Amino acid sequence: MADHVDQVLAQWAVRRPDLDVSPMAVIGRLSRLSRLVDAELRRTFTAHGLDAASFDVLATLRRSDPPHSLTPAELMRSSMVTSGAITQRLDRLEARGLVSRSPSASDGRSVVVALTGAGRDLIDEALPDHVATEARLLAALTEGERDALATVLGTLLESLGEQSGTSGKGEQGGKGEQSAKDGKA
Amino acid sequence: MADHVDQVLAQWAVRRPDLDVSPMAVIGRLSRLSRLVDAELRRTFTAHGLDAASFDVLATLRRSDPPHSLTPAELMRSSMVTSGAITQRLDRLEARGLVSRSPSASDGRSVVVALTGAGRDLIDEALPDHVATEARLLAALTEGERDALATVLGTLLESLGEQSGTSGKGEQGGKGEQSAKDGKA
DNA sequence: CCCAGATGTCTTAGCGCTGAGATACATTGC
DNA sequence: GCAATGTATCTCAGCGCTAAGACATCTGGG
Repeated sequence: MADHVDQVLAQWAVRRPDLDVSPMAVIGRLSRLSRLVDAELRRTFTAHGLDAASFDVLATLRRSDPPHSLTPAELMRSSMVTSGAITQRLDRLEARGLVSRSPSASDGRSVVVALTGAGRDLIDEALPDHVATEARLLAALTEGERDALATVLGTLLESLGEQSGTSGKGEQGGKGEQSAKDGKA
Repeated sequence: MADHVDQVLAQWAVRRPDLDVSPMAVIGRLSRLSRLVDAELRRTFTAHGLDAASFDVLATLRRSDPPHSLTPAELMRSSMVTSGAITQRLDRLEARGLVSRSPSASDGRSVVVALTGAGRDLIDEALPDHVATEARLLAALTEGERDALATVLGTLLESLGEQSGTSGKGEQGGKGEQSAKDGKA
């Protein structure tokens, strides 16, 4: 397997033999693969009139408890983007009638974002295609390789401080108001 | 050890038990990990007055044959961004005196981009920090795990570099344009 | 030689994100 | 009560990228 990253490693070995660039074998491939995967997923989103950012929000709402509503702060934590990005995502989705915003009853600063019927229909229609695309992207791996990959990536995520919010350390306060995590799965 | 992606999987199992969302265990973690890694690498770049895009170009030039020069088209293929992005990256680097552009002697359409002395100094100074950061990001893995990870990611990259769409269900709009261009031969 | 299509570079409009900060409300300690 | 601090949302300028396309130049088949 002489892929692009192997070439890069070979070039560095000549140009900078003093450096141990072996970490690039992992990080470089991770980076390139992520780009390719993103580009491929985007095609599915586009086919359903969506983009990754919109899909992320709709999917996060969809998998939360009925009536599929969360606050912008929760969406922000789930998607790893800034609050400004969430505001703008919601502006776009609201303008299309896919989500609604209403004032929170319990917190005067906050807003409740809910899936509309149209939003739910759209995400429910796009989801099967999305997971099919993901499955196709992984088709080259055996089930054992897939599991091993998921495990190793999980190890790395944990080591980098990715916390699960409602599990692990068990330090959750009563209402545990940190449901949906992660975006673009 | 339940990370965010495990929670997402558990939520989907409740909300959409009809779907097999297991591919998300890999793709979701890949996506999140890539975000975290990018954010971490950016700190090293910033410490050297660079960003990921500039580092990418300088490093690509640095590891090419002396006199460390390539054409924009070659840089484009290596970095997986569009030609417009390369033009703008080069504009920025040229304005800082880190690269130079001169007309190609052999092809009237083309341009030769070369590292300047300042550009070479900067990338040579940033590189050790960069690989050290990468090594630190992987510190949680054993050498065996790192090798296995690199191998599996390589398998995926190759499978996507060759397939690049036009497979799977026929319902999708099957325009296998580009999207999965890898810099390999 | 000439033309049609391929290729290389650059241009521009538009998009989504970040980072900094404004504003309003909530919570805590005293 | 009230000030100090924390939290939630939104605003906005700036940035880098993409998509589409404008040109110029190259290449190969009549």
